[in-house]
Amino acid sequence: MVGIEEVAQRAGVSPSTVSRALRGRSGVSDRTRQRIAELAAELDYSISRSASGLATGRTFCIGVVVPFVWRWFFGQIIGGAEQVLRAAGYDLMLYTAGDEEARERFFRELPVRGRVDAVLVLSMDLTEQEADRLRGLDLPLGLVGHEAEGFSSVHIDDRLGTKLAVQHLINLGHRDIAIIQGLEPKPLGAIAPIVRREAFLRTLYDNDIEPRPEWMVPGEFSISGGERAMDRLLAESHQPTAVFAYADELAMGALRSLRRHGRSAPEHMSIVGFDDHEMSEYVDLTTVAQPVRAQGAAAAQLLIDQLVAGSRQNTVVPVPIELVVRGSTAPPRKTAEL
Amino acid sequence: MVGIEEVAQRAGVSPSTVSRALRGRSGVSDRTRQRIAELAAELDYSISRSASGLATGRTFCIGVVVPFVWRWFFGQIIGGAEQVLRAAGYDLMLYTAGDEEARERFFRELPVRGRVDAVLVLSMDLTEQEADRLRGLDLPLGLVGHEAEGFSSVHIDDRLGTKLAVQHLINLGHRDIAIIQGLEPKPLGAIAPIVRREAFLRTLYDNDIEPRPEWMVPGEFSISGGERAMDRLLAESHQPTAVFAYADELAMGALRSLRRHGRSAPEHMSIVGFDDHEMSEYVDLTTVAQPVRAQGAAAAQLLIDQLVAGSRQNTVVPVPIELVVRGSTAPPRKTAEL
DNA sequence: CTGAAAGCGCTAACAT
DNA sequence: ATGTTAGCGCTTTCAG
Repeated sequence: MVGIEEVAQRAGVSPSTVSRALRGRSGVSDRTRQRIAELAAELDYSISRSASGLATGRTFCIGVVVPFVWRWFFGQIIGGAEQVLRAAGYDLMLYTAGDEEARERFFRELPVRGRVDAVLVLSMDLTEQEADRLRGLDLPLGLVGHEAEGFSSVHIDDRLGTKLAVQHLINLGHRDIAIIQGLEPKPLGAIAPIVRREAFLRTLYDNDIEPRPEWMVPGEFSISGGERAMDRLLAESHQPTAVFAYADELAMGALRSLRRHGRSAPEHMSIVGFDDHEMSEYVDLTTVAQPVRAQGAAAAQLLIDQLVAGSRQNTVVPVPIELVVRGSTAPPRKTAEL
Repeated sequence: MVGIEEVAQRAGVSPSTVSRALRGRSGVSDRTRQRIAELAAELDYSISRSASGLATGRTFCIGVVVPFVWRWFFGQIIGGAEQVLRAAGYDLMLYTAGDEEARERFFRELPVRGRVDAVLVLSMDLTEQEADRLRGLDLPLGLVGHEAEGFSSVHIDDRLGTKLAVQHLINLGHRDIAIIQGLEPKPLGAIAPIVRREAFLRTLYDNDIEPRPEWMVPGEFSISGGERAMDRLLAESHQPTAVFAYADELAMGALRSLRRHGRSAPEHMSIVGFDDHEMSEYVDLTTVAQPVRAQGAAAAQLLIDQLVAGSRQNTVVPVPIELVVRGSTAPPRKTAEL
């Protein structure tokens, strides 16, 4: 492992000059800089991040915290963020805090501390205590999914999205509407489930519809979670004519359950999801579309901007959404028709 | 940011003792160790990774290189690896090298150098030159997907998997069989596409079936890639009765194309995929199932083992696969029936 | 434009 | 069982 000293010797200059040259600092003649660059490449020199980090306090590394890596939504966001970070010369440290234990541990030990120059939190509903812990890091902080004091953020309007979806069902004539809530077994994870649940209720109230508790079923955030949720709905004596699912993956599970029970959407039940998953078009699911990769990229960019400017000016970027009407929603049939 | 010195002073001991105590080294009395631990927690002390790394040469960080984060398959593998790494006290640095430029840059700059204690490469077909570059790091190296000199690896038998899939079609009576190859536009990415392609041809030959070049279509690794591939097959004058798709996501795209053309599987065409994606059951796709998360976890464990043992003993772990027959494959109908 | 020297916060080898 | 000392490899004043 060749160090800066060796490059310096071969170039006949001091380590300081090599350091300056390689990092593009001023105060090095073009000829010297050129020579050093060539020599460094030739010797396959690479800086020791530890040493550089120790000397400067900067790691050129960003911590990204997600509840899961293995959901489509997060893969997309991480991908978007990675691209921006890489382009800016930053590496990405991935932390998952999906279950209670991992999460508690993450915020207690704060493994990012001293390892990263900024932290990006993806779609996690931080408790005030957790947010405080992060603020204590005194680093640029980013958030995708909602807003929080001390964080730059990128987010859609979950309330509006939910309203678009539910009002669409109501406009089609549905009044017996269920929700698959996407709440984790424990109150972990995203804040979106809570917001969407409230907006669901609000939209119902605004249309003089009384919600039914038995039609508000939780669904673990996965396809099979949606499936189980729909199983429960179908086990009810009185059944809804439409379902709003917290996320497309839950909606797909619901479709699967429906089919397993010999029914289908929208004939027996209308279903609307949220996200516009890449499979949603295939299964012909009506949904609320949001740009996903782009949100990851935008959030990463906000962090990079702060890092480059050396400022701590937080910014909030609203992201547009859109109702995409496909074949899984239709007016309710009268019971007699079925 | 409180450092080791402050903890030492408050505890009335030297920094070395604090260092020893906190890292569980022997040579510290239980009482002292206890006191130091409490103090460290109280002061919310956290070690400077840079300083520690500089002094020891160890980063407690593992580099994971993937072609994409946003594909189901990689999300799963990364998730599996992350869990094992975290449990062992290692952080995960994520590098994506999906396109030619990113890949070239990754192997040229080798950003992992000096940043990680080991490197895990997921499902990428490394050129000899790339592998050499990694070997030059002199770190434990892991590989998921195939074997390579100097790497510990975890992989399925792609040849066997392909044979299971194709032979299944042949056993059903198909002889006009196409393949959606999953080769990238450029010959980048996984080695699996090449192996599966060869195994596909071999199986055909073994059954005295002559492959047709126009039935070997490339498909970019995504659902829409599979869709376009099937579009091309359907544009041929003479069409196959069955298709083997390199991956389930390609197969799903193929199904989508089929449906868009007013046809369906297995009535007009049988389709078999590879991976057993979580959606595959829903779309009733016959496929070759492989454990995905488990492979990521196993590979990570091999690396951890080496790190713990301080050895460089590479291990190869074979992973079982299984043909899962679902509704997308059936005997070919005679043309007249259609 | 370049060099010398001090030090970032920790660990390891060597005392005691 | 604990303290002392000397770096790890870079960056950054401060001189020249």
